[in-house]
Amino acid sequence: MLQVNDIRDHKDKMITALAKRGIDTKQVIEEVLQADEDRRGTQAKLDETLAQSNNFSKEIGMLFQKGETQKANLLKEKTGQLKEKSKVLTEQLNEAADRLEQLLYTLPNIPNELVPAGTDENDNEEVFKEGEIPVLKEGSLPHWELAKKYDIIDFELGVKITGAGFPVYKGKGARLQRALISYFLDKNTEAGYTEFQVPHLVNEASGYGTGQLPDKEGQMYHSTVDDLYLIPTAEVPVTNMFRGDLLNLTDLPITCTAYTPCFRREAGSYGAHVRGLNRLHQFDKVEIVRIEHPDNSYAALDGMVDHVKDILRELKLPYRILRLCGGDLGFTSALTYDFEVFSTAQDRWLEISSVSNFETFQANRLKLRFKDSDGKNKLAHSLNGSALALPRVLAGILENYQTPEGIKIPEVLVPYCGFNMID
RNA sequence: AGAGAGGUGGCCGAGUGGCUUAAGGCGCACGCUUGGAAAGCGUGUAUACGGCAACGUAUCGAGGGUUCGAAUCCCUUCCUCUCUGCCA
Repeated sequence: MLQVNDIRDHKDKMITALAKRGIDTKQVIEEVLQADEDRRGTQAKLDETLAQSNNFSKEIGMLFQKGETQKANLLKEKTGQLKEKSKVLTEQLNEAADRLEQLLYTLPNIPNELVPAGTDENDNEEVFKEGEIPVLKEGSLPHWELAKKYDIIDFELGVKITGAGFPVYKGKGARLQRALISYFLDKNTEAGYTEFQVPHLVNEASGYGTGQLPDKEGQMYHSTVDDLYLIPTAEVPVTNMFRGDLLNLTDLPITCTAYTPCFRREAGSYGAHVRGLNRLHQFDKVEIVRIEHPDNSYAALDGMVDHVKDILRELKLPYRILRLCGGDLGFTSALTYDFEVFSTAQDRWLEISSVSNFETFQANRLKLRFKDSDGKNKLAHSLNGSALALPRVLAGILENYQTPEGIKIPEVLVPYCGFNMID
């Protein structure tokens, strides 16, 4: 959520910056400023009314103690009017505050200067590319065929017990998945991130905190009996650990990593691009989250990008890094780098990580602040990234490492797997 | 799940309708004192919103209500603890 003060101070700059997302916010911004003015004006009137009322009450108390009941009763009548007035003003205030909040919910984050203009994924800017794309032998297969051939993932079995998009991993497939999770967590821990195990269901307040609610209500599985949501990413429980906190400078930066399964309804996603592991309702992911001082958040973002690079280098997977354009940038993000692994057998790039700086956008909803060196309380910057999302990494390994003899295991994973070949 | 007890500032803790502008203590910060420190003394020490400011308003787990006035009374709800039950 954007801050009203910023909108008040830099109206035109913000409209220009948001235009990079391909949206015209002039109208909404004007309405925001109007609602803000209404809210402030009404609050001033309400405060004044309440102040009068408080004064009368004190007087009445003193009169009663002195035994001047008659005078007290006279004053009581006056306060009745004030009460009516404050009731009306309170309603007006709530109305203006709600209107303001609703309007603010519709505004996405301000894109960083580096964000290229553009409307969709075709306008994303490739900023880095590394790794050799292997030349596969005749008869190479996409991962869903390989999964069947070596009996390591059973999609039909998942359909039987739950539905489409809930695969069952089996034997060396399950072991490889577990190996990847351990490897990722170890890499993140070595880089200084503290490992957490967090709940996989969250309450409504957490959904609002990180911005999944109210906009993306339909994307989460909702357990209505207890009013809890299955997490679509570890970002939600991890970032919400700090909801409402007022941190000391010495607490920063906060760096966390967590492995969780992720649940996404993915309503309306069908077609060839969702085959196999490409898009699932349940998948595993290891996430990294940072809470940073505003002065340091972009250096931290670069650090996260380097960290993910390092992992992909070790896995020896061909990948590229995209700087998302305005049209493709997530609602809450100011700057996002997507990592894509090249899936040779499918001849396409698969997104396996997304690393973002949200600046104060999430912190504003979360009320996540820190006490700066000047003694003032300020909103912190929050960042997160996948390190990494499992299924597409798995798909990349299966497809790029396939040989006529079987699927080789990347060297760094062998100690975690206990085998070096799936055959 | 049942019975009982609770939730007050950074922490402990008093507070059953108006001298509460939340006592007192601890901690922390600054000052005095000192060769230096400790002790002692003094001052200060929450958050949000509005205001250039003085200041005002709100907040005693959360949300409603009663009252001229609520930390205090009533209702709802969440959470914690103790005992009992159930359970991996």
